[in-house]
Amino acid sequence: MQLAPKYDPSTLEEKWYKFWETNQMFASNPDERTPYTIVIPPPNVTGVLHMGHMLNNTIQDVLIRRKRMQGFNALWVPGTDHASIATETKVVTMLKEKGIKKTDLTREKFLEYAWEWKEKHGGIILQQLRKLGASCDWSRTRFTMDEALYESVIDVFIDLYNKGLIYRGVRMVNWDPVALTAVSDEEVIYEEQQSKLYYLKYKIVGEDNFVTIATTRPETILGDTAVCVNPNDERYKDIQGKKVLVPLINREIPVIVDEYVDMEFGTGCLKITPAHDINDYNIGLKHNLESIDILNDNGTLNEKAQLYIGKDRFVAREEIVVDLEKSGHVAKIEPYINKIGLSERSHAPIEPKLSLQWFLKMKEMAKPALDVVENDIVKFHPAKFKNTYRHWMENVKDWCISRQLWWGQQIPVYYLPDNSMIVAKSKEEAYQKALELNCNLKIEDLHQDEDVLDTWFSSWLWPISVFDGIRFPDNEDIKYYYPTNDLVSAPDILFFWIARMIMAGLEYRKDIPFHNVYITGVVRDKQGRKMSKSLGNSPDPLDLIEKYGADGVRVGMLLTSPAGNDLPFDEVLCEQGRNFANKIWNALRLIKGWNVDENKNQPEYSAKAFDFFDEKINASISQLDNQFKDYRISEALMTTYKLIWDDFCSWYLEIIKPPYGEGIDAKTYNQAVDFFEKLMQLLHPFMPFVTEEIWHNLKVRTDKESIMLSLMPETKETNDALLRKFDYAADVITAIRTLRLEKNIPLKEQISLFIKKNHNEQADITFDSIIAKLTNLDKIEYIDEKLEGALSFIVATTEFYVPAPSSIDIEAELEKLRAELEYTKGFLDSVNKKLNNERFVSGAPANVVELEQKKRDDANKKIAVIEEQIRSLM
RNA sequence: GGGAGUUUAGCUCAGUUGGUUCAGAGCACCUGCCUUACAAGCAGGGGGUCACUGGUUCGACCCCAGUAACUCCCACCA
Repeated sequence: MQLAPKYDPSTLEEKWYKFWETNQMFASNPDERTPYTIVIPPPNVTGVLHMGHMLNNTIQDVLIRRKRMQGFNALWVPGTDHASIATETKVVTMLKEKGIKKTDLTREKFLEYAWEWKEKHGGIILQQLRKLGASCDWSRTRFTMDEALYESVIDVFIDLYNKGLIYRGVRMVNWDPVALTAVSDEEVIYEEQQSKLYYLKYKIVGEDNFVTIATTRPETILGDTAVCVNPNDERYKDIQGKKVLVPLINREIPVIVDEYVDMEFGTGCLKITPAHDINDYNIGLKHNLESIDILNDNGTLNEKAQLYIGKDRFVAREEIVVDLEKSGHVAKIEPYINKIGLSERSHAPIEPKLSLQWFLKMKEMAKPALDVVENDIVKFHPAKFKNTYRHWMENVKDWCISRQLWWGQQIPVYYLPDNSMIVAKSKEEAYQKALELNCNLKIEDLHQDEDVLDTWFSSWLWPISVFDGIRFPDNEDIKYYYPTNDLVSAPDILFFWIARMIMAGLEYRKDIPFHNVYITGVVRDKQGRKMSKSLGNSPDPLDLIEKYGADGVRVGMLLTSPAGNDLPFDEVLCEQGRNFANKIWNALRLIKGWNVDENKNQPEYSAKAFDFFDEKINASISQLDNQFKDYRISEALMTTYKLIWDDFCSWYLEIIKPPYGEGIDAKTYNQAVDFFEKLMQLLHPFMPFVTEEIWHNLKVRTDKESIMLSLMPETKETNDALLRKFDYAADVITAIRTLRLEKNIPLKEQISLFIKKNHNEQADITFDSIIAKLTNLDKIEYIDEKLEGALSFIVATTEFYVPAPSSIDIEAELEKLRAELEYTKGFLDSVNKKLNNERFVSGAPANVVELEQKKRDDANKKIAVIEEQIRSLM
C-alpha cells in the first residue's frame, strides 16, 4: 500500500475514536488492578468547548492514557454541571424568544422547559471532547441534577443542618437585580468605571448651617439613617450629636462618630445607608441604626424611598441630582473613577442587599481541609498555590448557599403556617414530622422553601457523588475508586470548588478527594489578554482541530504550558504539532519503503546504532518517569519529541538507512520496527491518533488490538558512558560536516580521516563505523605523527586530519587556530586563578579541586596541540 | 490598602541542595541545500551584563538585603 507523503488527520482521527469507543476501551470497572482515577471538572451543561477546556482536558487525557498503559485500571469520569444561574438565564432567554415570560409560568412548568432544553442542547461539550480524543468512560457520564446526585445534595444539606452547620439568617448579600437572586462573592466581578462624586449639603437642625457629604450614589440618601464623622476630626467636633435633615424628604437623622470614617476622603463626612452598603450596614449594627431598604428586588425604588417610587435606581439617580440642584443641595460634582461590582452572569451592577438566606458555617470545615494541604497529603502542582489556599482558608467566611432560582436542588425545608420549619427529604416526611408536633394539620399547609442551592453545593460533592458514595457509602465503586488520584483544574476555582471538595471529602469520606491537584494556567492571546468570549480573541478549538488535527492541537497546547504558568497561545504551536505528526508519518513511509533482504548480514554501523538508540530510549524513559512524577508535562512532551525527531529520525534512521538501491537486512529492519513501536507507545498519551495509526501500520494487528491498551515500555539500568561515547562520535561527525561545508567538499566525494593517537583517552573507537557511514569516509586510520598539509580539526583534545582534495586557505586556518588558542588560554587562566588561590585549595572539597587540576592538565595538553598545529602551518 | 509570585536568547520556558567555560531547550532567525521519508524537510551557524544595586563566599543565575517592573489573589474607602 502506498502511503501519502502528507499525514492527513481528518479521517483517521474519526476512525480511531470510533474504534476505541465502540470497543469500549475507555471503560473501567473495579477489578484486582490498582485504580487510577480522575474526575473531570464538570463543564457547564450550557457550555461549548473553549481553549481553557482544551488545555485542561488534554492534560487529563495525557495522564489517564499513560496510567492506563502502565497497567493501572484507569478511569476518567465525565459529566456536566447543571450551572443553575447560567442555565436558568439561558432558558429564560430561550422562552422569551418564544414569547413566554418566566413570571407567567409555574415552577413545575418552567422546570419542564428547562429539562427539555437540557436534553436537547445540553452537553454538546461532551461531544466536542471526543474530537479532542478524550478517553473518558462515557458509560459513567454524570450530571449534577441526576437523581442520585440530586438526592446526595439533599442528604448532605439535611445532615449538615442536623449537625448545626447550616443556618438561616438575614445578611448583606450581593443581589443581582436582573437575575433576581443572591450571588456569591466569587460571582461578582469588579470593573473600573468613570462615574461622579456628588457633594451634597444636609441642613443642620436648628441652625442655618449645612454639613456636606460626598457620595457616588445620591439616590440612596433616601435610605440614610445617619451622618458619620471621625471622632478625631476637629472640623466636625461641634456638630457631633446634632441632627441633620436628609434633603428633599427632610427626615431627621443623627450625626454619629466612628473611627471608620477616613478624614482625608471627600469632606470627611459620610452618610450612612445601612440597607445599601456593606460598610454602612456594619456601622449601622454597631450604632443601632434603623435600616431603611428603599429598593425592590428588581432594582426599582419602593415606597419607603418616598420619592421616585417604581423608578429604576439609575433613573432615580439622574432625577434626584436634578432635583437636588434645584433645591440647592448640591455643593459640587466631581468626576470620579470607582470600582463597581457586576454580576458575572447578568452583568448587572450588584446591589448590596439585606436578605434572608441560608448559610453554611465554614470555619470548622476549613481547618482540616487546610491541614491536609499544609501537610502535603493533598499536593498542589505547582506548590505555590498553597500560599493562596492558606490565605483563603484562614480568612474563610460563611458560605451563602441559597439562590433565588428554580433550576437546581430545591432546599429541603418546609414551613408550617406558623412559620416554624421542618427539614426533611420530602414533603411527606416533613408532614409526618409535622404531625408529631401538631395533629390538625393538612399536608397542603406545608410549603417548601422556594430557593435552590448554589451550584457549587452540588459540585463540591462531585468526586463522591459520581460514585454514589453519599447515598451508599459502602458501594463497590466508591470503595475502589475513591480517593481519586489527580484533579486538573484552573486557578480561578481554587476556592469555590477545589477547597470545598476537600472539605466535603473529609466530612463525608473521612478522606481526601484526590492526592494531587494540577493547576493549569490561563490561556491568553499573544497580547497577553485572557481569552474570552466577550473579547472575541479566542479561536474556536474545533476549527483548530480541523486545521491541525487533534494531535497537533494537543501538542500545541502542551508545548508551552508548565503547570501554573499562563499559556500565551499562538497558532504556530499547533503548526509545530502538526509538523511533528507529519515527521513521524514520513519516518513510517521510509521504513515501509525498504526492501528486506533476508540474505544480507547486519552492517556494523547498524549494530552500533542499535546499541546507541537502545540506550538512548532507555535513558529517555527514565527521564519521562521523573518528569511525570513531578507533573512536568511540557517537558515530558519535549523529551519525547526530541527522542523521536532528533535521536530516532536524524541519527538512528540516517545511520541504518541502506545505500540507494540496496535492501536492508532483516535484523536491522526488525530492530527499527521495534524501536518505532516503543516510541509510538511513549508518545501515545500526547498524540493518541497518529500513534494508533502508525502502530497498526508497523505490524500485523488483530482488529481488537489497540496501542492504548498496550503496555508502556519500562526503563532498565542506564548506561551514561555509552551515551557520552556517542556524543563524542556525533561531535566528530558534526566537525567533518562543517569541514565539508566550509571547504566545499560534497558528500559524494569520499574522504579519509586520520586520528592522531596517544593524546587522550577520549578518542573512542566505539562508533567509528557510524562516523564513516554518515560522513562518507573510505577509511579511518590512527597515526602517531601529525599529517602534514592536511585539513585538521580538534574535538576535545584529539587531532583529526582530512587530506584535502583541493588547496586550503592557510591564513584562514591560522586565524581559526589562534582564536581557539586564545580561548583555551583564557580558560587555563581562569582555572589557574582558582588553583593558585590558597583559600580555594584549602576551602573547596577535594573532588572539586581535583576536577580543576584535571581541567588544567587538559587545557595544557590542548594548548600544546594547537601550538604545534600553528607551527606546522607557518 | 493587605498578601503571594515572577523577572534567564527575539518569543515561550528549563536550570533540582552555590563548584567543569554552565549559561541551556524548543520555536523564531541567518547560511547552504528541492540529497528518491519528510521544504510541514535536511545540514551547518549566530544570539543572553541571568531585571538593577549592594552584601555573604575561595567561588553567586542560585543565598541575603534593598530598588524597579510585571502578574495573580484578597479587601472594596463613601
